Amino acid sequence: MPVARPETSDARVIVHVDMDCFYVQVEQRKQPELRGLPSAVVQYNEWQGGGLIAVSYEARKCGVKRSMRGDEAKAACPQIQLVQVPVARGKADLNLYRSAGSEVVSILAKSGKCERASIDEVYLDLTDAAESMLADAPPESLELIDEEVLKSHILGMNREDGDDFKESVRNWICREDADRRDKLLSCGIIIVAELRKQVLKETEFTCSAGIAHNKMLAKLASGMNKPAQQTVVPYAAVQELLSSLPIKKMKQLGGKLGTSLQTDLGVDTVGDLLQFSETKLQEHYGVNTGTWLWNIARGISGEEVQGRLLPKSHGSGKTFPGPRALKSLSTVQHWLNQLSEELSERLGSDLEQNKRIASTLTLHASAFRSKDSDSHKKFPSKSCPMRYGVTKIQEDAFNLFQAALREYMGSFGIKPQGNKLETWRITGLSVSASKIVDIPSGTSSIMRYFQSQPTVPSRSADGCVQGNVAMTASASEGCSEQRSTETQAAMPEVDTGVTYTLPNFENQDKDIDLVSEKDVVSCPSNEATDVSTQSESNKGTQTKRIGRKMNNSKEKNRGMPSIVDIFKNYNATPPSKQETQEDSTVSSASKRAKLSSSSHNSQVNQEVEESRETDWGYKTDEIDQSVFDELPVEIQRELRSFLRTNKQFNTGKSKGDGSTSSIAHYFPPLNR
DNA sequence: ACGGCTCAAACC
DNA sequence: TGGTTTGAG
Repeated sequence: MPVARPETSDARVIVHVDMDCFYVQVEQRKQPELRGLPSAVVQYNEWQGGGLIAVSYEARKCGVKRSMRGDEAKAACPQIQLVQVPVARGKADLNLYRSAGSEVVSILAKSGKCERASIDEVYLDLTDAAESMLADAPPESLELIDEEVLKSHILGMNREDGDDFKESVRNWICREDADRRDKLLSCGIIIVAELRKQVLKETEFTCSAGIAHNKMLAKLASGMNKPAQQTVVPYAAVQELLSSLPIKKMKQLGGKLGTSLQTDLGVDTVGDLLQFSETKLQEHYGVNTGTWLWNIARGISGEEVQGRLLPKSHGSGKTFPGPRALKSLSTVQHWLNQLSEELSERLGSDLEQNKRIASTLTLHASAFRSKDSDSHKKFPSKSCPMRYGVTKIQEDAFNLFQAALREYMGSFGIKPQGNKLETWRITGLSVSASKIVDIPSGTSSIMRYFQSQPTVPSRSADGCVQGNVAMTASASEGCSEQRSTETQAAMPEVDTGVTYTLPNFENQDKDIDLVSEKDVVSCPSNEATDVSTQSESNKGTQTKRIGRKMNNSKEKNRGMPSIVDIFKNYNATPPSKQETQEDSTVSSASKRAKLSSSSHNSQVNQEVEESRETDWGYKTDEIDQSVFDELPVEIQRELRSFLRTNKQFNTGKSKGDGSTSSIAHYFPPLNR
């Protein structure tokens, strides 16, 4: 739960931008014939017409609702146009929508601190811009006010008799006797109207926006008048707005906590919360949540807009409901391969576009066992250090799965023998990559090293699982004594043509050795290597091998910094700069923010504080030798020189300054 | 054991 | 920490 700021006077200008039925709009842009028609986006139309994930406003008027099935939608609204989500590798592919969302973000991010809250939602902190406008060209000085501004909804606004709506809005915005906070909001209104027009012009997407003094209120407001409108919450309107607002409408209270408030405390509206003392709420829900509740009842929320334009993790998953549940290890492996492919591809794009690498791979699965009481026990998640390259991700994911499966079965008291009819089913699989850090600029060979790991499998190896599933140092730890027969027995193969071979644990050491050598080594020393060519020939690469032999699986990485740890540390710069590429000047507002709020990046900040800001960089000799040894010598050299010089430009994120374009020259795009 | 697929964050 | 849980769109 976000820690609320005790401050009562919050003069920030916070905006929540929400795209209108976003997926539909994306499809309508692609297929303009659909514009204005009742339409919806569905995924997987095999079963009952597929599930709706976005519904146009025309279709909503016909009574079509999200979370209807395609067939129901057709019944409710026969003229409805159903568009399918693209499918790749047998699963829904959301990349189209993701990149459309990025288009929007990159426009909005120019206006102030920007947080990408979801694929189609953004928070903005426009305090600085609003203050500037108020100083330079306050609304009351403007003779012409844009039409879009005049269409704004202002909560609690007194509509004077005789005036039409737009006149009232104009008067409110331009009135000179307004509170300073209202004047800031007025500036926000004008700026946001302009931003929304710009988004429409450059992306063809409409959006709605809420403008208020904090995120909570802005979010509430953005949903009040849709589509393509904006709503403002002046300070004076807060109490009335909240007093009658159903408690479950509040963000974070839509789930169990909200239900508990209703049933345990008899709280139905946010206003009802006002009766309870802070300590009372803390008794029920703990100190943090209690204080948070006490504050939001009063419209107080100190949550900062995070300066973050990019996601902190990437995931690829699929569910296998009911009869489709996976019954064999080989089908699990098949799907993990598909999911890993997608993940790898997205990691490749992230590396290419944002120069970031992920450092942790996590596998999630859900399982059940039919005909048993304890049937739905949690299937454990497992993670391991991230290695780049499709096949490595596939191997690691599969090994993680097997480790988790063993643990899962163990918790039931497994029967190593047969039991073929006691069937386990896998109903969901997902792989995700997290702990993503920036790669510092000026380390081109490091970049190339990661890019040299193919993100998609070469044609020849595509689809089929090749011979032996090699154990890897990263994912096989912790299940080293696993017997293959156990796994085999628990997940008998039944239903696919895909063949696989179980990991050969006997020769584990050899396998690791082979894999790690082949994998670690392949970094071309010449500069003009085409990435695609390189990927194809990856296997046969005649690279000289460098690096430590990892022929002992017990030799763990624990305690030794890895290459990504170095980047992580590099990224943990003193909090003088926001995480976006924005070149924002440090404003009085952000100074204020720093003083009064405890940052969410506490761990990062702590590290920084402990190691002192002036001394945050690694010294070369502080890095474990084995870290270097893992890498091709060329990278070792570059890394060394990077570490030597980075203190001179330790302002944090690699700054643009023209080096960006030369970087782009160094890194040709991957082929898909 | 159908809403599928993502994400973030708190918690322990 | 990693893993779990919750909540959101």
